[in-house]
Amino acid sequence: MAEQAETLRRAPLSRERVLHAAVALADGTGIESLSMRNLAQDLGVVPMALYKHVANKDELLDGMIDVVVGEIDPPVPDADWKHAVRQRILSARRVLQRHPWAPLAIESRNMATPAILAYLDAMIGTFRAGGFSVDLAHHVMHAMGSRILGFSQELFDAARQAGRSGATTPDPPAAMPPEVAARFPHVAEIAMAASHDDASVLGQGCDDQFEFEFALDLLLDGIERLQQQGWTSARRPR
Amino acid sequence: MAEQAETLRRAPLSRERVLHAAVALADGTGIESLSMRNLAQDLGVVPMALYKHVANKDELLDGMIDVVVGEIDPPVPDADWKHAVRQRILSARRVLQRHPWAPLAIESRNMATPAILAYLDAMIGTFRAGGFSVDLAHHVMHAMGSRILGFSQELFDAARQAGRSGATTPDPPAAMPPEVAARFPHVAEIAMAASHDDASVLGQGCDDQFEFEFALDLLLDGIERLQQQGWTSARRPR
DNA sequence: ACCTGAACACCGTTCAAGT
DNA sequence: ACCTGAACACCGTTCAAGT
Repeated sequence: MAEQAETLRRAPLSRERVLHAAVALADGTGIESLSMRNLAQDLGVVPMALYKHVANKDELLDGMIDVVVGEIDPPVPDADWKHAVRQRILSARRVLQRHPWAPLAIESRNMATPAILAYLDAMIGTFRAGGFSVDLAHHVMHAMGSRILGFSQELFDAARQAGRSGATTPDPPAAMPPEVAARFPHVAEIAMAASHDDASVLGQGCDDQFEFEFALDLLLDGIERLQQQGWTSARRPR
Repeated sequence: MAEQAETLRRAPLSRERVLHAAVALADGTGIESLSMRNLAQDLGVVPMALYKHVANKDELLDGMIDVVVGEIDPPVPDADWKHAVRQRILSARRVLQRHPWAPLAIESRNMATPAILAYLDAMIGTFRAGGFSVDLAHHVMHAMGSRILGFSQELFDAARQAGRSGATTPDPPAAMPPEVAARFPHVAEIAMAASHDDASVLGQGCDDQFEFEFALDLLLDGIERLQQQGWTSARRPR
């Protein structure tokens, strides 16, 4: 591996190499430890050398986002819009599980990169091909929101923070102390039921994949119903 | 106002004052310009003085989050769970519009503060009182995710970044250049339709409140249907 | 012309010196 | 015992000096 490091150091720096090293660094030790200085050190290069391939740190983040989005499977050709959308979103989710820092990075950048625009464009295209009006497709895209890129949208997402400590597995769940359970009885009731199933507690006892698909199907079923009813927006003119 | 600043400086420092000054600073100039040093300066105090009321910056953020969550209206007493949930979430949304930095702060902290736990507990209680099983209430809470706190969950949320530049109104939208429209025809089609309605472009031409309620009602209607059907989880035992 | 070390203007937080 | 200035270990980025 010293040899590999040597090879990496020897290879000429390029935007491509910078971006992939940055993604690897964020995957490995968390986004909060991604600094221009750390990245340069990983690449065996002086910090200022990065600035020839990347204008600044924001542009680095944009590039990293495009690398991640580029890993999402292409759309499956399918006559059934629902299946096509479902498959692509589940693929996006698998990609995000490899890059748990990506959702927060995407949200904090708040600018559509070319790769994200291409992804959204294809998704809208799938709805339109499935017979959706421009109007309905528009609102449906808003309603799915970040879930369309595979975001879990959980308030507290253990996976997202996994990279924080550099650990691959999240901390073993701290059992809910009795006085907390007394103050929040409904939360405790759910945590208890979940831990009964899985010998764990809230957030840990939940099957992330089940929860994601439950929410996704709830949305897709609702959307299908609107489309079949020939929904049109009843926006008040102004 | 020099007088007011003087009064503020004279008042003894307290955790309460520190937190409210931090919220005001984040509201005014954006969360990225909230530093311990800037906050101390606003309070007319030396930076180290803050550390007697707040252990560190993470705890400051937790406290700020609790201030914001505390501004959400209490649950309306209502026999109809759907109306009660809807009203409380719309109240949460109004609060977040006053504090556009809060969603990102909450997501980046990834720890339930007492105020958030109390909010979630009350929400679960509303579902349970409406006849939901523990099981269904659990999955429904996951499916709503961060929307339950009024998050728009939009991929690109103009409001969230509004505090960035300190401007109250977002930048006037840059019109989509023709070559971008050609590369992303479906996005362009939607942007065109939206701008036809509102003389604006994608993201700007959308009625945020309409999109939020559209998504919320899509979820609530789907949830109501599950509850009426007596849905139970078909989780495979292991 | 290109590259890069030093410097600048920041951070959060520690710590020891001052009262 | 409390308070706080200086210091430490970081940032992203500028800029001028070196090749």
